[in-house]
Amino acid sequence: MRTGTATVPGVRRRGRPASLTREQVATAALELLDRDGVDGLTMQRLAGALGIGTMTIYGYFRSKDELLDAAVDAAVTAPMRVPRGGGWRADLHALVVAVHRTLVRHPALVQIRLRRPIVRPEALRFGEHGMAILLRAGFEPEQAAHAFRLLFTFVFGHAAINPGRTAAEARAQTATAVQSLPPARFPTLAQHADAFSSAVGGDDQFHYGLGTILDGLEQRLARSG
Amino acid sequence: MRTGTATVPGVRRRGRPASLTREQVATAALELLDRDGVDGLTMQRLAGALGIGTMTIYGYFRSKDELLDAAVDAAVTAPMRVPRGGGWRADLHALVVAVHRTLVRHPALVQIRLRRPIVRPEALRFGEHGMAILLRAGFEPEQAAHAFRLLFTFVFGHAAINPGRTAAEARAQTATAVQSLPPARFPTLAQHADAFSSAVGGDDQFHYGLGTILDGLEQRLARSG
DNA sequence: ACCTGAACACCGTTCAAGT
DNA sequence: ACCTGAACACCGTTCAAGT
Repeated sequence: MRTGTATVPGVRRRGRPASLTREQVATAALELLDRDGVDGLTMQRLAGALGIGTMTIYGYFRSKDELLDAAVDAAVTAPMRVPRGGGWRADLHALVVAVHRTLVRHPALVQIRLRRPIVRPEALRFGEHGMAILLRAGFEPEQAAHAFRLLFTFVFGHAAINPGRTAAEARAQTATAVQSLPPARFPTLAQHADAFSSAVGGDDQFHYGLGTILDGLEQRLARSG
Repeated sequence: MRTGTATVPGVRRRGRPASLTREQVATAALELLDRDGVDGLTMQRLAGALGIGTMTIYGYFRSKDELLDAAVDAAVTAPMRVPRGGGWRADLHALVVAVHRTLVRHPALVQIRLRRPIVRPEALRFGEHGMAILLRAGFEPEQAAHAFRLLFTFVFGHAAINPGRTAAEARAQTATAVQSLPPARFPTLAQHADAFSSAVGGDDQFHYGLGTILDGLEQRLARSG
């Protein structure tokens, strides 16, 4: 990482804060995002964390939107293990798991992404790998695109709906809500409240979903081939 | 719908705006949400639309969160066709399509739901129907819960990722982004840019995804039965 | 050139006052 | 009892001034 100025990192001139790089500001923003959620990142709080004036941030990014894009890039740029050589199903499984891990590590990504289409180069690396695996497996380009998009929808939706580490809490909350439903209108849920709420989040649910989708894809490939 | 006061609807006393019901305020909020998105609903704008003072809203709802919950209820309470009698696969398909239609009609629901767990009674009607269909089909309770949750993740994720009516625009945007990628790092996407971007949104993608998941579920049911 | 305080047009919400 | 303006502590961002 280069500073982009002649200032030696760590050395401040005249008690003034040292010049920063775009990457440093974006990384600090990502830290705030991970710690306090998407509402926890404000320009004034980020400036405070960096020890600079609020308006100084606008020297690095034209707007908060541009800052958010950079923060997302910073999260996605982290080395992603590229799985290869295990057969298309195993490769795809590993790829989706890797993306899932990234989304769990940075829950705010999901909320940010919801607001604008996902077309930044760093994020499209996932598309590149996924499409390559599917085409190698024998899917036609159109089918491969649909299949990839489905996997993307699943991993994104799963991260969006299921709170990362507070799964136990969310499950308890769901259980309470289900138990307080009027049994006359909700007979099935009343009877199976435990099973229903235990499927909220967790690795079991993730792997059940991913496995089921891969089963479906396998079947479609076999049918067309 | 009852007014909850002695005031006759439509009659205003002394040039003052008539008293409103919680439902009327929630419905107006939903209209603003549908028209201007989740950021378009503010307390002052809603008050303006209703012709009342901003603080009057707090007579109906303790906070904006409570108002949002009521707006979501208003959207979900709308009559949902309950599909029955077509075999479990057809019933499930129809149910997911009905939920999808609701989410497309009210895009803001997705963004609101992302922030808090989905445990309001009106929303759990979907769970009640889905679980009933799956259990009747022969799924064990735990498997039924996982399967339901997978379908929910899919329909929610699809609505979250794919912009409702601006699919064409989003597709064009994706195409542009993919075409401007460095082909050396993105060889597969560069070659199949058309297929990749045409899978963004649209009914084709939705039905491909739903069909694939149902295929997977069918296979799991057959395997366990 | 780089940095930043004051100010503006918004937010949601508290509080005290109006009828 | 029901309604509401003024005020407060925040937002993102413009603008003009500081070094």
